[in-house]
Amino acid sequence: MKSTIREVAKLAGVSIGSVSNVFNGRRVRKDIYQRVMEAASVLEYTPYAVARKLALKKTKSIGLFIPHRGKEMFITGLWGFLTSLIHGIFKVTEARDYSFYLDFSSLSKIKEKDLLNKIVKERALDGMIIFLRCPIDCKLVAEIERQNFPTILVNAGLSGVNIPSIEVNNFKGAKEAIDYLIKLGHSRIAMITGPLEFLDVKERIKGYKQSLKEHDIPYDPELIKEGDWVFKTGYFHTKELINLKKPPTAIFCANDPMAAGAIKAIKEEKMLVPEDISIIGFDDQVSAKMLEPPLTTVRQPLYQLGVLSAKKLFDIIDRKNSGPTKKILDPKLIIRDSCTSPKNASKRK
Amino acid sequence: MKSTIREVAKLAGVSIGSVSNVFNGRRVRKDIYQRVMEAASVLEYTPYAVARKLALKKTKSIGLFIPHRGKEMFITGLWGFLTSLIHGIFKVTEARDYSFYLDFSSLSKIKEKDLLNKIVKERALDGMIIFLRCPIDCKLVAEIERQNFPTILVNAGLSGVNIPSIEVNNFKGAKEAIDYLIKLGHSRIAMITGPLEFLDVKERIKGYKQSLKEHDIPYDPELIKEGDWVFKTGYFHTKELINLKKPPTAIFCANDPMAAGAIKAIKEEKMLVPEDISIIGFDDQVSAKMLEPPLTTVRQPLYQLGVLSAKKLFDIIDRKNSGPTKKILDPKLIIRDSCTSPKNASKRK
DNA sequence: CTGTTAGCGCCTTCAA
DNA sequence: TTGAAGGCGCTAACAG
Repeated sequence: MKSTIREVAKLAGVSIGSVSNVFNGRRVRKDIYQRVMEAASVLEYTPYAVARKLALKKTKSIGLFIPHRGKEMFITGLWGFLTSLIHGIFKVTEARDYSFYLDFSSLSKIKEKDLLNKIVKERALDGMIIFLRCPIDCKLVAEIERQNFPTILVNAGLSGVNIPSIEVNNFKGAKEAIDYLIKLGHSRIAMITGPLEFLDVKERIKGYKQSLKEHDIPYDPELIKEGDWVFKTGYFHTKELINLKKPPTAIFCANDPMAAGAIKAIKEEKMLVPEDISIIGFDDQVSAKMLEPPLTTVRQPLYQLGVLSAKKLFDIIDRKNSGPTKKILDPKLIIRDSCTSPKNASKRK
Repeated sequence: MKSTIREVAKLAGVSIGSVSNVFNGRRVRKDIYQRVMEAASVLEYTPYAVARKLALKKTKSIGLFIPHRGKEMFITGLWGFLTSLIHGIFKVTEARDYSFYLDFSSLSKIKEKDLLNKIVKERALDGMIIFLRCPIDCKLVAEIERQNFPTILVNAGLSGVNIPSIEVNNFKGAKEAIDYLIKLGHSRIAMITGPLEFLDVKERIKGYKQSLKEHDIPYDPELIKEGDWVFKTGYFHTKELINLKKPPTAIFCANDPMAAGAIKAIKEEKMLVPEDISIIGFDDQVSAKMLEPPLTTVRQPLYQLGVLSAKKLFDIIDRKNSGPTKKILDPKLIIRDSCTSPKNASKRK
């Protein structure tokens, strides 16, 4: 349990170097190998990871940072959303025999303790992936860049930064959703967004507006509601939307839980989804297909995002040429049963 | 970035020891403190975490292991279930400035690579929490015990083990669910279980049977279906259940996604929940309240489980007396709208 | 191939 | 208090 390489060497009657060779899979004389293994077994020797790290100056571990603004992280089921991302990252790290650290500190804490910066400088990790949804202190990013610490920015949507990043095309996802709705004949389309400071939310709103514009549908600010990702909010905003003088015939929700809330609100008003109001979500969380009706939604390629970002990170750690420094993944519209043509389906461009 | 304590000492014109003292918050002469801080700032010095770990023989990190059997981990939304557990653990580790390491290796891989054992011996972590739902190799557990490595077993349901453990009373949770259904007047109650080798599943089945027994309701094996946690399975099993000659008036599902599947199946058959068939779930995942109707379910105190297990782990790491070695938490029945009395509510004990 | 030795960067005695 | 020196356990370079 607490034996060292020295003791093993002594018991086996060989040098420390030979023991090290054996445990690092280098070619060793057979009898020496035998004796070392035997001694190690007797002493229950296992190399001490930390010491090895010090000698190697490698930690064989990477971290995933998910800075957040407040309490929303766990409350909103944001996790459901992250599942696949983490899965993807884990698959890659596992294959490389790396450890995987997770950190969900709040943005304020990160700033306060200069958390990331500390990690970068303490070199406790070989690299890190930062999943960013709301703007982060630019100084921090600049510092990371300057330190030249292997880092991947996921979903950051930052421009003018040289840190490799990988994102989902939120603009395109939203635009396709609205295009689809318009093709079905809708022209009065509402949107329940996420918090406006989220970078992906901004993109989705842009996509929404762009689609309207391309189809010559006027933009009506009355139809935009700022949400906060949670079920309840989708519910209440939908109630308000329904009670508008000119209610929408379709609602685009910036994530699935809010879409679930929307569906509930509509049903409560004795209306039908999709016959009276079509609903479209975003993410394609596991719950999307459990809804009634099954939710049409924009699927984010989260697993792939995880895999690609981890691979890219290892490329950097290995100092391979890492290809383009920015990659953008396309989301995909998953059509289920929550959308149809509006009742008075007159309009079609 | 790559400066060492030695360089700082030299630049500041003090000894290495003094620099160390400054960085460890020990009392130091003011002018020395000043000079050290200044030199450190100039050189951008930050203590190197790995070296410190080696000297201290502490890693300041703990791990959460979630061994699983195959692919179910990410596919089934098991994660939705783990969210709160992880949240609880993270809260505690964060407060202690510890890192939090995550591992989802499959059981077979753990065995093959002797993963846990390796971690224990390599001392790459100060302690670990193992979330166990299916039986693990007893040798492994015995080894952990022998090594005396700080470990908490969560949900293991192992007996005859001295490793501190903390569990949810699955038996009681299931029993209360069935008691509730029986009180509503049901006597023909089906159960869709999880995989039978899961320890918590066994307990839930026991609770189910016990409740029936206490109310003199005969146990009918036809009403028990082995599920696998996923939506689809709940759906298909429910279809079968409905088509029995004597269909159940209530179905107890071992988790919420299967309950969602059950609800869907029932609706498809033009029947109503809860009027025709009552549904009760387990877990109280975020999706439970999004269902139509909102799901009555047994809430697991997962957040608390996370907090308590992490606290207990730190007690052990700190060598505090750690109180009782086994703790059992009670789940709680959350009554929403998916259960009611059966139509011909004649029976009541 | 094997054994020796000098670090890796920090912390902690022990004298002074 | 401070400074010097000896580890912590391992790897890697080098000489044999």
